[in-house]
Amino acid sequence: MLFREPIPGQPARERLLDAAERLVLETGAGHLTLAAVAKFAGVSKGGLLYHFPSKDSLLEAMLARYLHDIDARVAARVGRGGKVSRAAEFRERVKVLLELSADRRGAGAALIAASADKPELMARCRADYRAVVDGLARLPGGFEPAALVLLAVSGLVLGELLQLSPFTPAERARLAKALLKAVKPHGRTQ
Amino acid sequence: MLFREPIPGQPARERLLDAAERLVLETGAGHLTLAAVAKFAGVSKGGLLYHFPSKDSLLEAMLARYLHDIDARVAARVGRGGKVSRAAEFRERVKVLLELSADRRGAGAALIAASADKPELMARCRADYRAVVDGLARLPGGFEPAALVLLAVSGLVLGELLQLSPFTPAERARLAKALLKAVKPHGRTQ
DNA sequence: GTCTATAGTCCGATAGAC
DNA sequence: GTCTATCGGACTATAGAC
Repeated sequence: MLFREPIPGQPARERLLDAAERLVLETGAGHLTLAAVAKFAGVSKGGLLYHFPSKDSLLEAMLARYLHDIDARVAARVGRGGKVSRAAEFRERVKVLLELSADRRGAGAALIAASADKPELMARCRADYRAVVDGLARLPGGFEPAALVLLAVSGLVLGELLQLSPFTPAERARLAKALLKAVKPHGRTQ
Repeated sequence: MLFREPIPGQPARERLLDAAERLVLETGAGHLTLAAVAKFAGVSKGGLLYHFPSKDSLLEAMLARYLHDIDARVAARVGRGGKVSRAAEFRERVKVLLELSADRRGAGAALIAASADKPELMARCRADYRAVVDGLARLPGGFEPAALVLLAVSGLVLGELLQLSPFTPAERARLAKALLKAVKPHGRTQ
């Protein structure tokens, strides 16, 4: 993938993480078992456990990859060296959150898998989320409008992960467009 | 509770459902086991299975209670007999969703428990959600602004259930207020 | 209506061959 | 780096006493 880098990442590792995500998405977070992931990815349980020595380490890796993918995509859009306004960076983050879960439908599966199995792991996500929220107050429109956009994005993404979302693809597109418009440069922030 | 009625409901049943909700909230949806619910509620596993003959039936009951509580609260506020505008009813629904998960923090736990264990059960929730979404287009401001508010509310509630929410109680209150303002009668819908 | 006891399954993880 | 075999524990659910 364009924004998935080779930090420690071999192809096998990535394939296993993809399998885990798809499994969560298709069968529910409660059915994420080592045997199921291994079978889905076409390896044995032992083979899986070579890459992730425990289920916790698999969950951590899923979460780390998701969080990293978001930041990598934002960084790629904002442009690494150039100075960019807070507003522009926030706008790109909203766009990335929307696009990532459209490109790779299971992208956020780590969130519901970790929350179900090892809620302590959510502390890291919460901290990342918090860091974004901390920047909101200094945005042109102030805290609330931007926070509401962020909430709506997470409502859309989480709803899809939980199979709760009732929106048609067309409605989903309209909503994504409306959210992007709400953070556009010279329109009102909301 | 003021809006929890006695459809088939004995106190023991309600206590078991409360225990299940709290367990999901405190330990994660993956740790909702019959033994844990029984212990938490102070009965034996056999005692629990008398009221809910299978884990699925427990999940269904949790979901049914949550959905019913929402509708009951909306109905209580809207007033059973009187004609009320679609806009007013939507406003009350937003208020109820926000208040229910503040009053009873585990109120929506059924959503993440069912999604993890038996995703098929989500069809009912999705249908209820869909019914609300279907009414949105005929609202004064149109589909998008109202849908965005609904998404933001669900983002807030689901984020709290998944232990993802990074907001302080004060921020939570500000956001709830902003959401309510966004659906106020003579303000703009967004 | 609540209990104990237990059957049968599936889980995560280890050990060790190749 | 991937495999098979297997252990101990936890799970859902049943049977039957009180």
